[in-house]
Amino acid sequence: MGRAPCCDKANVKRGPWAPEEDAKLKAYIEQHGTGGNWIALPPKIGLNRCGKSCRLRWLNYLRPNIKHGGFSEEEDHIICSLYISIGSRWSIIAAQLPGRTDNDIKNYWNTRLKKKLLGKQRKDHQKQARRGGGPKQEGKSDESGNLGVIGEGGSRSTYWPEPAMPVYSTSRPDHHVHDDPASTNRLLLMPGGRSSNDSNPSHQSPFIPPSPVPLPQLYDDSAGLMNPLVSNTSISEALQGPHRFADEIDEIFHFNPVKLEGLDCFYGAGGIVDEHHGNTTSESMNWSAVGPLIHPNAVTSYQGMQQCLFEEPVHLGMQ
DNA sequence: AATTGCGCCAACCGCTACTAG
DNA sequence: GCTAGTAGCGGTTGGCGCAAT
Repeated sequence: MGRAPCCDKANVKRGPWAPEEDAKLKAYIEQHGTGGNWIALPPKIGLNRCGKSCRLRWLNYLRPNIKHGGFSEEEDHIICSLYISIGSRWSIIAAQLPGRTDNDIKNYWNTRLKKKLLGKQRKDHQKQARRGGGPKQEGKSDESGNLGVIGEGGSRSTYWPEPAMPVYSTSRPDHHVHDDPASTNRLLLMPGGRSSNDSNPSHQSPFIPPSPVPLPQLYDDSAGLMNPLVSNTSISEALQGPHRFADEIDEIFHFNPVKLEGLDCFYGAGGIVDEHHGNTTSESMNWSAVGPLIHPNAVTSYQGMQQCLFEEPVHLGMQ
């Protein structure tokens, strides 16, 4: 037996909002606030809308200081940095961009940023392949020069450990953080995060970066997690997590052969041949020893993305 | 001029988390 | 501790407008 629906779907208006509806909702909320109960709001205003719909309309469109479109390069930086770090946590990402809504950012990522990234990556990869300096090209290339998926069937190069790499708590190497609800909870310790116990609004997220975010600096081996958001769990979940982020980001970045200066330890000299696929990987590195460090693919991917999107080298300054 | 394809974005849906009784 | 109601989130869909054919 399911829960009762929040409204009678047959009898509420759906679809685009009329200007009069917008005006009614805006006027009421500006005067009285939401009253903490969206479901009760529409009848009060005389709107034949679902409370959820009113909430969405207010948050995404009517709320003061909402910005639409025209994302700046800096915003691109932040969105990409955060996506790399935490995946599709749009509400958290939106919290770092004043005036932007999660819906806006989600749409922007899905429709533009992701494509921008993919298109550029493929172009660069193609260029490199032509020079003969890049990884051996095994994918198909169509007439227009677009690369197909490289090495479909297991030959593509990936730094992805498989299966899921073990993730350990920094302070307790024996402790598998996936089993630790507190670790998972730390993921959400962000302004606006629903699990946040910190109601102090002055607790500004450490995530507002000098753009771009130097990802590896988010970790402090001695003190454990510097940034509660980017816990080992989050890296693991973001990269391998429930939304197939790993696959997506892997697809985006497997075209990018760039590695980071000073991070050779992640890859080994020249990489390690993957027994299963014959690929060069970092699979056999000791992840439990590296524990607090960021997943190498994310690091590689991050710099690749910076180059790809913004065409400027980014030195992550990792010692 | 008509049709088709595609990109963009607002809105919806379904689920989980939270909270009050 | 349990249950029901609500808020919030992220994924998905549908419609509109523009460009290509």
